[in-house]
Amino acid sequence: MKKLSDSHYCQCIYFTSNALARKIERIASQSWKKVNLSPSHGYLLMLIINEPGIQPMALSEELHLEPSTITRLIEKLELKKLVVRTFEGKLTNVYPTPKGKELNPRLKQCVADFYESYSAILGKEDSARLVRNITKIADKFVH
Amino acid sequence: MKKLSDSHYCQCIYFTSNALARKIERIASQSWKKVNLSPSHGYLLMLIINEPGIQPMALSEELHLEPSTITRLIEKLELKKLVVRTFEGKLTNVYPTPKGKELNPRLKQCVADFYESYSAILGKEDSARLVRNITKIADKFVH
DNA sequence: GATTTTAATTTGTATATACAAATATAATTT
DNA sequence: AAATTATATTTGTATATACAAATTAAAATC
Repeated sequence: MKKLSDSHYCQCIYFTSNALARKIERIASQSWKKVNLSPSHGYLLMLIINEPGIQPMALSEELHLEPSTITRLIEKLELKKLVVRTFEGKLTNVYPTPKGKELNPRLKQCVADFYESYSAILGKEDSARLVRNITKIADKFVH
Repeated sequence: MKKLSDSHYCQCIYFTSNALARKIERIASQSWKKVNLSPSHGYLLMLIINEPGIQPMALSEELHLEPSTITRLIEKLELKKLVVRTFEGKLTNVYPTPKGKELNPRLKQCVADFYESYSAILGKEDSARLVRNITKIADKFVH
């Protein structure tokens, strides 16, 4: 396959950031297949297990995803009986079910496997540096 | 809003690369609104204008998108009468229409505006460095 | 205490993207 | 030349995500 640096738009941040995200998404999806979840659902579930009763707003801020997206992700976890919602007034609390909690060790394993997979390709040093660089830059977005 | 670095997963390359891509996607979409195209469609159209008759396979490699995705993007540009396809055997050639070609200066303007928008937020130095870093890392993906 | 404003969440809808399968053609082998 | 294999493209289908609007409740103001 063509390298990214051979592309016309290899100096365009739109193109490169999206292409990178897609490539990483693929590897992550592979790692998360063992628990039959997409990476987004997996990370969301781990947050919910880590803080039972957490509210969609907090999840949205944590994951930098829109509230409506969080609702949709939760709906799917609910369908799979991994979480439940309780509604109190305008607030919603999300809790892991026993089935969800049981999954925790396997979720952690997915994270570990994912790390092994991508660092085998990208290198531990380089990918750690990239993450730091991305984080530093992304912090500049205020809204 | 919470900073990316305050998130639980700020050291996870899956999370950070996707979050960055989404943030940049937003800014890009804004810039491309003037021509009523999504950034993907805009960059695709520019490639087609630049190399009339280019085939889906080449576009796929250039943009690091799946062939089926290219088909879908082309379909939309076709609907808008910005490109046409000719079919020769198993190959397809994609050409800009006059209407498509006319758009070229405005497309370039979108690219320029996008650059101004994001570099105002991220800084020219830092974002250039990030792009180089991303490209270097992404080059390690062979498939 | 009634009214207005703000906030949290969900719903309706649209979109970009991918995977797997289908199609059709070209290239290779026998 | 026929049969097989490989290649380019499209189609069917699924999915994550977002935006805008709707809903509902809480908070603030009058």
